[in-house]
Amino acid sequence: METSPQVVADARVRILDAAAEAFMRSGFSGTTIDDLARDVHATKGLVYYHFKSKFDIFLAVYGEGMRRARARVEPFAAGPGTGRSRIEAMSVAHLLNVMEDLAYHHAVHQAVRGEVSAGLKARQLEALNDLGRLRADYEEMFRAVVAEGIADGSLRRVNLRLAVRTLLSNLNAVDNWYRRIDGQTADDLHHLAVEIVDLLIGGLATNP
Amino acid sequence: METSPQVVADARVRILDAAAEAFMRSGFSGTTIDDLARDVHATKGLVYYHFKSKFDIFLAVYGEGMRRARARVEPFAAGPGTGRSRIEAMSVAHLLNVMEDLAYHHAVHQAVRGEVSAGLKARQLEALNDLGRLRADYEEMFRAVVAEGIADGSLRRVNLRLAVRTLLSNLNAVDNWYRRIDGQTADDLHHLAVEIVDLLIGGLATNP
DNA sequence: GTCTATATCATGATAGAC
DNA sequence: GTCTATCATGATATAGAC
Repeated sequence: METSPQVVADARVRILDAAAEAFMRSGFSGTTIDDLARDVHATKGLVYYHFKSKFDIFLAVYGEGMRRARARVEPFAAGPGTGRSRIEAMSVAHLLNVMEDLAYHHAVHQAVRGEVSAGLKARQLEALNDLGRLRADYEEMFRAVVAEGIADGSLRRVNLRLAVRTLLSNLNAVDNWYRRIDGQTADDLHHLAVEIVDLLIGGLATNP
Repeated sequence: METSPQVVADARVRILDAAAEAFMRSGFSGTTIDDLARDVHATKGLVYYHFKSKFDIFLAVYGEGMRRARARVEPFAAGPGTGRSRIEAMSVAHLLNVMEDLAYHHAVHQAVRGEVSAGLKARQLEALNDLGRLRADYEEMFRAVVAEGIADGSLRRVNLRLAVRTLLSNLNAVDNWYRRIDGQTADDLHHLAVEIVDLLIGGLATNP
């Protein structure tokens, strides 16, 4: 094991985890490199050994967040069942990802809101746009399933773009109030996710 | 008109408007006093003449945002009709407020997400908590109406806290993607708001 | 009321020792 | 790989002239 890549990856990952948490707590601008260094019990030098700049750290967190969400949700998009049952399964999976990878998800959400794009170099903007395309693909995946749901009669004949944008915004909004509670089991999370999706897909009203 | 209070208010308001926009564009930490000064075609000196600190500006924006939302929505809470029709009217009013006062709303939303509370003095934290209570009252107003809707049978028997938190999160999430379009009439806005509320209250499914 | 300094400090980033 | 300086910049906030 020449120069032990295991340990390298370890420090990198620890920095990424700390960054995701810090970005969620204080936002991108509000987070300092010293914060990250302190959180991993090291100094700035280490951080800058592993990453070129603060923004590069953000890109890495964003990319990792997208990768995890996609890996979790994609299987349900192609699965069997009506459009409705599949969009429900995808929504639950998305919510579970939000809740379990809260900090990473929050970074993606921050980027989508565009809170980070101040004063970037060309190379960085390009990288951000690449990730933005991944995000657009993700949304397209939801649109396709909702369209099939409308076609097979399991979903209402709604404005497709607006409905999916609303649905995803709503799923993401959970990161505004959800915080991990100690002793919460995987079952508890699943139940909560199902309850929220039921509110979104089924609606609040008794007679719609 | 001794020392013309009109002009004083004017500069103050212009700074607040600029701050709301800047906070939305770049976040709290990402906004500098020089940004605000430039936006109102003045210098730092003016800004610090009207406000003690950057955080005090944020508090003023937050407070103004809450005041406007409340003024707009409260009349519908006490109005006639079923719980469902009233919560729909409140939701539409809330959405119209979000869309028309986007920047001010965004500041409130930022505060709710807690992106601003880093390293505050006791006096400032107290002021923030005061506004947080206003915000909690606002949410309580929604809970009361949904409870009545469940009682009168116009709304499903849902988890009250979760349903209202979800509803409000979802209404607020609109500020993530909505941007004012030139030539958009009041009617257009109203139609969009109704469509979104219909998705939230009525749900996506055909047979819930 | 508004502007022009200026003090003070924090932060992103680099260089080089170990 | 990690740490210890250190630099350069830019930001909050203040003091005082006009």
